[in-house]
Amino acid sequence: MPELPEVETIVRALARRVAGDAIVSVWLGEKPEPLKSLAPEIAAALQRSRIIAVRRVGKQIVFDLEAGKGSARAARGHGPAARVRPAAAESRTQRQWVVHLGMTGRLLVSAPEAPVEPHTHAIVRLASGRELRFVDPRRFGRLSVTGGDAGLATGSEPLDVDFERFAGLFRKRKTPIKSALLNQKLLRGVGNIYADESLFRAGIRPRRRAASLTRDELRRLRRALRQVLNAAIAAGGSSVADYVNADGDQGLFQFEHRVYQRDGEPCLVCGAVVKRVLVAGRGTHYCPRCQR
DNA sequence: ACTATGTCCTGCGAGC
DNA sequence: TGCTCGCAGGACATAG
Repeated sequence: MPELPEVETIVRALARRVAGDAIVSVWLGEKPEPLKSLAPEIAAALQRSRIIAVRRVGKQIVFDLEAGKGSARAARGHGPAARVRPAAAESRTQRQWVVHLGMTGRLLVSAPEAPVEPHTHAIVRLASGRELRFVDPRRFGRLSVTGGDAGLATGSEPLDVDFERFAGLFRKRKTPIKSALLNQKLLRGVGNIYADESLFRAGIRPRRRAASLTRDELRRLRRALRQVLNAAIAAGGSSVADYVNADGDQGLFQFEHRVYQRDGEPCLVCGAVVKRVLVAGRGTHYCPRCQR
């Protein structure tokens, strides 16, 4: 399941390979309902646009688009607003294509002759001859188009947030710390794997009420989260289930997991049996001895 | 304003 | 061996 490190890995590969490329044509499938109703808007924004940049916002992949000749910008030229707009603004990014991979979504850079996989919901043909393909068997992924930053996750970036702000996110929260870590309005990009792994490394039980954490524990948690996310990015993400990067390659960080999906096995630090419980409806793994 | 729970969706593995 | 069933989970909707 793509979380921050997996999305970061994908985004870096996409930035290398499709940034600057022009979009020649777009095909959108009929299947996922949200995509179906948004299809005309998405197609209109993508057609004949150029990809200026690819970046990550939480778990979202954001393609900054520049409208090409004969599309959105030309249409706007007839309105009065275009006349007062300075020339510099004309070349600025106007729209973003936002991709959320959900659970099983994959965004692949493919050769046109490569066979189209089952559950392919979108194909974007690029001027370079490559194709960008969105494949998602379970259809939890989402595609959308936005202007400005509306529709992007609002939480703090876990790798950027300073300690005081981090601590402030959990103040007065009665929800379990694990649930708080998963809340994208607080921190954006943390999912089930890295919530469990960071809590283990910080020595904190997942069910602890967020507001009950001491400043020392919060410091440990922030440090553990940064370390685990950075290490996972360096390893190209965790390939559990079916995550692969934009080139179809697997990550390596699943071999570094200390508790996630290791229930019943001995804790690598103390030897106690790793437990699995349900928190916020999510499988939650922890060491009953190392985590308090 | 929070918090907790249900919902979507398909592939896979456990169990009979 | 082959089937059914239940689980996996990110984000959002809804209920409390």
